[in-house]
Amino acid sequence: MEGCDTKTKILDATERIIARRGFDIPLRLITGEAGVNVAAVNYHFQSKETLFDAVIARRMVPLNEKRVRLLDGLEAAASGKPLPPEAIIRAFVAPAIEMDREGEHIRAMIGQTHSLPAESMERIFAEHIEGMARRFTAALHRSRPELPLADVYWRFILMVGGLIHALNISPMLPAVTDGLCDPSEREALVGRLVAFFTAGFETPRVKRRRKTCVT
Amino acid sequence: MEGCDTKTKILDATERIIARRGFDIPLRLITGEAGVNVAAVNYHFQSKETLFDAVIARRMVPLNEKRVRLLDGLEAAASGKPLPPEAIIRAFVAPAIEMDREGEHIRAMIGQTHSLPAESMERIFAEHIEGMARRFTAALHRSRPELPLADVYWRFILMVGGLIHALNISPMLPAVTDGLCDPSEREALVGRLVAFFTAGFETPRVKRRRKTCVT
DNA sequence: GCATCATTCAAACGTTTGTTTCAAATGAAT
DNA sequence: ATTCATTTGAAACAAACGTTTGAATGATGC
Repeated sequence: MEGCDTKTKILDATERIIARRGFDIPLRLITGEAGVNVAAVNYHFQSKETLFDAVIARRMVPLNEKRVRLLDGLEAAASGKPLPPEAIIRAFVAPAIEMDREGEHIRAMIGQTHSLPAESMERIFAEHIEGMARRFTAALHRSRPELPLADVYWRFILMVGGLIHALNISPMLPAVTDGLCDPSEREALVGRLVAFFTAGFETPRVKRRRKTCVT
Repeated sequence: MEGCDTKTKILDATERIIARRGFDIPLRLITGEAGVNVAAVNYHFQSKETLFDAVIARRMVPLNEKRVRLLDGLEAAASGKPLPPEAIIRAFVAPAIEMDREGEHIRAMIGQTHSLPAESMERIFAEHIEGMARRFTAALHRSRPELPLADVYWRFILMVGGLIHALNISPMLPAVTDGLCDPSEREALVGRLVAFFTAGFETPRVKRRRKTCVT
């Protein structure tokens, strides 16, 4: 039968373990936590790699669909006019932060995914990220046409990095911030990120410094 | 004899491979690239884990020393007065970008280090990052005393994330940006990051939104 | 020349890895 | 009840892993 729950038990366990240990984990740790036989992985998914692909796709596809859907909505409502950067940035940030209503491990797993080494990342980028990213960089470019495209790209990269790190750092937050920062206050967190990124994106093009040596 | 070059051959090869493949790599790949025997790793370093510690420390210690030294200099010159955020942020960002005059793999390795799973990261944070981070968050807090400490922490985290991602993405940059962004233009890159982060840090404290649902 | 030390190397060690095998269990259809 | 395809599970697989061993090598001081 399709949709048997051994499959989802494996997906759930994998996701949870990746969230806190990354992708360098033995299969037997996963099947142990899932309470299934080791062979079940190769039966339901063909290999460990395919399993990881499935784990990533299960969250990445709806996440980026939601981002693009929000951007579609904004652009439809604006009927041709460029959007305010803040709205674009919110459409990019909010879905990632508000992702996991049933626990924080989905966020951490997405964060781990973005931190994969280049070789694995290139496939994930092409399959899940590139299309969405081009939509957003295009919208951002339209919202500030005087900003050179290279700056738009760089600033988008900095946003992505900040977001990833915010997703990734959740488990360490109390230690790092003396308990002052609470990653479970999603709405406030979205506000913080959007404010920071928007200000960063709206800052004037950086002019050449005359003499910079900081040594 | 101390300082024999098998040791540094191993360190160099490890660094290079971590830069492009992350930390999930077999020892024999390292010793192969280094042109030394597998046993040399356990002879010169006690274990694979200790080798990784040494690789990380070799770059992380001087990096964070330089950051703190720059901050010391700024604070000494300001004689008690709070510093402008831009100067603090530049002292944090520039040493990381300008790190590797002999190739880009040092940057990428530092980026990979920051992307380690929580368990490994906690040790590295306590050993290499915490002290430096507290100096910088304190300076940032002094530079904008009206900003709640939680915001200072969050914004510092977003800077760290953006910087890491800028370090990490180097190999993929051409594909992502159609060749428009060149990570080897170090000085310009520092300027971009400092401008973005400074604007983000200087934005007013985020006020509560009345009704936020972005669905 | 000889003893002493650090270093290198090929080989082997015992585990752990992802994957496969095949028999047993399960469940729906006839 | 019997058939048949699907799913499970214990065991085994070869390959790869980090580490250890012990002999060979090379340099240094006497």
